[in-house]
Amino acid sequence: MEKTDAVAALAALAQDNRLDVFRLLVQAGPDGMTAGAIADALDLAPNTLTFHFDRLRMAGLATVRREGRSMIYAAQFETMNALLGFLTENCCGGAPCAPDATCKPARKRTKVPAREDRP
Amino acid sequence: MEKTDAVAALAALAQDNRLDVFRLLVQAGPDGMTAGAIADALDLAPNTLTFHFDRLRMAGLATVRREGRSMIYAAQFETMNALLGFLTENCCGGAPCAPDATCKPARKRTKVPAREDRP
DNA sequence: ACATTATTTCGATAATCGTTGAAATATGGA
DNA sequence: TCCATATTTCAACGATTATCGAAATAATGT
Repeated sequence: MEKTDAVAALAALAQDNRLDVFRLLVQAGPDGMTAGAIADALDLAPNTLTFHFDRLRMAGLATVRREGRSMIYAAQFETMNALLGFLTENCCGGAPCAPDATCKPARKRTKVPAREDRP
Repeated sequence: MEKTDAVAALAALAQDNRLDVFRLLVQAGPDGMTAGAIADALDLAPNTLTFHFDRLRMAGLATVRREGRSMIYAAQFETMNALLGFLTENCCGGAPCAPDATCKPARKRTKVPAREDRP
């Protein structure tokens, strides 16, 4: 990921409501969620929401598709991972790193990925 | 890390010059770098730089100390790691995650290629 | 065709942002 | 003390941001 894209993605996530939207989309998974459902869940005006969706889409963090009268938004996980890659590269990869800092995804309290919760 | 802090950190990094500053600080390591050296390296006006330093400091991403007539800024690695932790938690931890997305620090160029590259 | 639902577009607004120039402050040296 | 260096503070500016209300568009059902 280029620096420009990283800045765009960071800016897209650097807003309260928008971060909420993205987190909701991530939770919704690849199938996404209708704009209306998100509006309900976060108690946001639909036009305000459209504004935020646009930001997320322009940053490559979300996609839309129409289904009937609903617009379904979904998180673009690849971009998020690319952003995390960029950030970690620019912390650990490109630098000696602080002595204390582990500089890893900081996976707390879990030994295995959450997806396979049981072995 | 709280959502509020995450938004603050994201906002602090979501700007071209400021991201450059932070990356430079990360490279400089825990000992930091004088404001003047950063101004030289990035070709930024000293007062503009002060503005950006303030943002980084308020987001907990940098610290200052005086040494002689110079102000020495240093990256606050813990906050950066906390941010990465927050972001990964909100990607992999709190969600089923996309089928393609590895949802890991996205360490590139390792031996295991992305899904589309597989035979 | 008409009404209903779902979402977007448009215009306006106050607030915040990033940059600049000029002046102020702090430190160390002659 | 006076001077140079290093950085900050302040006031101003245009640009961008997030939100709102009102109107427009799109799809569906009757």
